Amino acid sequence: MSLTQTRYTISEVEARTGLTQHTLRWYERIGLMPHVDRSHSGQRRFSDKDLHWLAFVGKLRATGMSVADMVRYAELVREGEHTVDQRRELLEQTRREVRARIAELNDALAVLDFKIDMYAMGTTAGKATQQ
Amino acid sequence: MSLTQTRYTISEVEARTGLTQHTLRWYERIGLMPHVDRSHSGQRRFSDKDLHWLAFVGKLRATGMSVADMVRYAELVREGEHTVDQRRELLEQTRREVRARIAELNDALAVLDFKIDMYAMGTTAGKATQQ
DNA sequence: TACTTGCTTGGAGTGCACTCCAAGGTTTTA
DNA sequence: TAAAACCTTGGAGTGCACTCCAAGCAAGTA
Repeated sequence: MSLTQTRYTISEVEARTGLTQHTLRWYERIGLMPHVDRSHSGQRRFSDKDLHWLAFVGKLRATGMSVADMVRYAELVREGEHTVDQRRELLEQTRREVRARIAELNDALAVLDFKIDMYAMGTTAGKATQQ
Repeated sequence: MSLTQTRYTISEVEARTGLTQHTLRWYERIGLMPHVDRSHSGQRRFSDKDLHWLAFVGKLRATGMSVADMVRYAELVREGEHTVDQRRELLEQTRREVRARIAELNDALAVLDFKIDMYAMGTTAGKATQQ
């Protein structure tokens, strides 16, 4: 365990996460970030812990979870250990939705495959599939 | 080939497709529908062909394709047979995006699984994963 | 020191995909 | 025929997730 903690400016975090400075400030404002440390002059200094949290939030974003739900999750984390069941439930609900979304995408993919094959097999075979 | 063509009012189409009347009218306005037939008094009368098109559009929407791109596709269809290559290309681009999206979702799913297991395995094992 | 680049805030603006409204004409049912 | 249900239009409004702005203070470089 080191005593030196790396601290990142908002630009560095922007470069590392791909999130804009605007979005990072907005995340903090809406309660999606635990309060970020500040320099003596008030500028944000992000820690590795913040970066980890942001990475996790990125995964939640990738699931399609709404910002409102991510904020809800962040609140539960702040409230402490006794919210573990609610957090798990929120994540399980999200997982169900992700699975459903993947199924939907696979379904749409099959239609796409069919249509592309149709087009690839020379000029649209049969007037029935003219679209 | 029957001479009787079934024609549906906008309410019937709403019930069948799950799209609201507002959305159906909006689709027509923005050029996402080939012009729908009208009754003598100007009310919409959708055909089975329209319903098929709407079903296909529903699949495109399920892929996450933007409305703008769906309109572009609809325009290409209206322009005729010589746009087949462009249509195929648009669909192939969409397919690449869908595959990437599925990969991203699977990736996020793995994180979700890991996290849920963590919570399920009794009170959060190890302070490192406190979120 | 002068200059450039970076950071701060609250609030306004953007783009997407709908979603709804008002006012009025049409069609169906009792 | 009368009432209820249904349909029309252009345009305004909504919710989400950012995205940007202005004014001003802070930090790093020649």
